[in-house]
Amino acid sequence: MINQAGEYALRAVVHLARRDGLQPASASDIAEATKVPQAYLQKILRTLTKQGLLTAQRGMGGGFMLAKLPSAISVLEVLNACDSGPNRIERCPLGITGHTQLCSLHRLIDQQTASVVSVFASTSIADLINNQDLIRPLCDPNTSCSATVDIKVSDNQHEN
Amino acid sequence: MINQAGEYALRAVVHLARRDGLQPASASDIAEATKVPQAYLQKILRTLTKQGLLTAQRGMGGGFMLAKLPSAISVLEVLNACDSGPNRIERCPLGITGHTQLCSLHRLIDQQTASVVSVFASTSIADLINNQDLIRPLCDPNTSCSATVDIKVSDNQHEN
DNA sequence: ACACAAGTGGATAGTAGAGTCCACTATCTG
DNA sequence: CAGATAGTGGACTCTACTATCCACTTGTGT
Repeated sequence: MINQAGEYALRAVVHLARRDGLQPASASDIAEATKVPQAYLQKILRTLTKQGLLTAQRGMGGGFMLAKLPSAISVLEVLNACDSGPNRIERCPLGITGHTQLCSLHRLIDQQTASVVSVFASTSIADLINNQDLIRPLCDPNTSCSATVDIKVSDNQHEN
Repeated sequence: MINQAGEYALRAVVHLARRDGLQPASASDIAEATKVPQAYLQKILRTLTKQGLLTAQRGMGGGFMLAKLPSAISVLEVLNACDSGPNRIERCPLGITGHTQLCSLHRLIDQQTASVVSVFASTSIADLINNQDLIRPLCDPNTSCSATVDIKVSDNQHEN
């Protein structure tokens, strides 16, 4: 459905959204929390930064932060930023010039794509983290989850 | 949404369905009609044959035919045959053992996948060719389409 | 100013998907 | 039986995606 880069990007953005308001998270912190290969994630974070979804801060205490509120970032935006969004079918893939509309086969596929795109566009990152599931994104309920600082009061995090 | 192999496989099956009851179509005929690289299509047709969706006939006058009626073949079957169906998310992609259900992020993605799978499963090849569109699959309305024999032979669909 | 922390950019390697080629085998026709 | 036709199997190339690495730049704290 979506490729690895898109999946990893969403994990990273969700992770950052969960710690909104805290210090920026470094690439290696995010990589560990999201279980993504660190070097590859770094490349993806760079892309997301270039696309304006994240802001980057160099130097000690630096890292990545969301450039917008989680409620203002849609799942689709994240996917599109790393070129992972589902592709609508714009015109006849066979190049038949007489096909001014899609035929039944490609219309079927495109309608499904459109439906997915529409849901991803109307779902924000905030929607993903605000629901009250027992199963929280990126967080193991059996161990103390490093990203649960937002639950346990806001005082200074001390973990690992 | 679906990969090239799946797209090509669907084109081939739709093409065969449109000439149901006629002689088998050779790989190069299908390749030309569906505008798919001939050598690659041949590989895909072999896969579809191995998976039981097509029957192959060697020698002069040979080629490929549908093994079942178009109404008995779903779009999903064709995609699965060449390993192109959308993949449901079975368990937590991060490998978090505490996630006995999917988290909100992966549930969102999986729900969309499930929806697409469901539509593809309930759409048959016959559904694609039976509608009365002006725009017919694989067929250029401006030129005499080689696959339009079923229009002239008209409505006596003598299935076998 | 210095040293360390952390992002940036680009080169590189590995792998799976897309696509090609060819020698071989089965089948039909004469 | 001979020859042509058409599918089969496997090896191969090419390309895009996934992933890694390293030299470089920028920012922070002392």
